[in-house]
Amino acid sequence: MENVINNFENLNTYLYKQIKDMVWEKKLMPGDKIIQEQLAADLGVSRTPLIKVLERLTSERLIEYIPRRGYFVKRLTLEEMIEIFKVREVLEGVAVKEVADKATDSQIEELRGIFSKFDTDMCVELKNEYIEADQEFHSRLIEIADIQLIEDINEMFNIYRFSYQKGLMRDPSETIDEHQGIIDKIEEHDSRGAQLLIMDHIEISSNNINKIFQEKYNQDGTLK
Amino acid sequence: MENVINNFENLNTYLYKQIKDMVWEKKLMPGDKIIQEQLAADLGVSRTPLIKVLERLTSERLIEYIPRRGYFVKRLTLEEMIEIFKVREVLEGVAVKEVADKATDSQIEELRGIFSKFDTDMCVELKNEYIEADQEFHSRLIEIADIQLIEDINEMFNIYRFSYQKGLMRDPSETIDEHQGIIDKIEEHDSRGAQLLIMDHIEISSNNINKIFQEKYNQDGTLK
DNA sequence: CTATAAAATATTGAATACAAAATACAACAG
DNA sequence: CTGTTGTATTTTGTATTCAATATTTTATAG
Repeated sequence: MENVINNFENLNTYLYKQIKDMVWEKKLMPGDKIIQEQLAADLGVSRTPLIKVLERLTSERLIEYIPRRGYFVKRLTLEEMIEIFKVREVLEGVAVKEVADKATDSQIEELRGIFSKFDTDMCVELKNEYIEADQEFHSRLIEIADIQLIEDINEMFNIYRFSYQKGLMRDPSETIDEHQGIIDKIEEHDSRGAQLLIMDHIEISSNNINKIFQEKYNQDGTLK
Repeated sequence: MENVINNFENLNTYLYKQIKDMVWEKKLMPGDKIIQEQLAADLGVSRTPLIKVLERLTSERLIEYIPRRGYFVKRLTLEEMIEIFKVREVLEGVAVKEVADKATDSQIEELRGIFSKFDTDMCVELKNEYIEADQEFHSRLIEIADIQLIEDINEMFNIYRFSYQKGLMRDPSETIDEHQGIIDKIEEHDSRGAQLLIMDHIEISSNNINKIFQEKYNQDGTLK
């Protein structure tokens, strides 16, 4: 245990990563109450540093805090999900605009490369790879744009993590052409054009989420 | 003291507001180290609840944390300032799009009303009022849009507080037409159009800040 | 059997304590 | 006078403690 901890600069980062992972890996399920003493014991620390980290994760909206009742793993409602996509739409809009303005040829080549091995009628195994390529594409876009605050908002509100939850993605056959179109606009350095395309792209995905939720959940957010 | 505390649901909110105020009122100056024991004593609590709140303010970027060295009041660089405007641009872009889609006639009337008593060549006294009207306009926009995530990001990054610091605003004569144009687009329910206008509007303000900073500060962020 | 009240248990809130680390400062060498 | 080392002091990091509050369980009445 000592060794594990010492690989990080401090306990905080260690705990932060551990808990964040536990949430994403659903070891801590949405809605679960976090029993401080217990989680602290599991992680081999006392409540003091744990609370510090929980406070941080609360700010990031991964966890919810109710005074005198404690910390709970956050449960996302459909509305919050849609809001995430609305913000994502604009964030990527700004990012892609910047990218179209300033991307170098090799960066454009790189973006194109991400999708090079896929086409509209790919086999099932490739589809899983495609999902990763999709994530890769969007996050590279943000990296190339290199607008720190966008990265911060993304990180801080976990926009991507929430966006790419399993079962929420559209079928590759639908999105592959959209991606190509966006890259084309970038290549032409048509920044407004790229911006409009990516905003449409994400808006469609958002509507898709809407549909999925309505199939799976009741109005009050409970599972059907 | 008991009374003061009991007016809030809990110590957290009390400490949170106190410290935030101390920062805004410059009782804690940018760059200052926060000596936990001392601040805790000043506020009449122990370090435990204080740290919880400092952690939250660190997430909000009002305070900075360096492991093993402590918490410091955050010092804003020009770059961060510009980024705040970029984010603001994004957020208000989302908001105004939403508003153009769904604002009622009376809400549009209200937005127009905010600027009704001003015109391009107003006298000096009116200019001060105009600054308030400006703030009012932008914050009503966000309220009408009613997207919780935007309000949260705003709150979290203290976008408005940073944006409306004295000495950073453009002259009313420049902005009044821009505001009118945006309201026109909203009235026409041209959501994309409104979005593009407001993003331009804020971009110009952002460039303006840039100019002001370059006049006042050296490259390393110190005062000229 | 259901609803309510009381008691027992679990959990959080916050102060305190102490070890580890950082900082400030004095003594000394060059 | 400048830089370096060692020591004292301050401050942070974390565990522990205990009171206040919330939750669960048990007991009792209807």
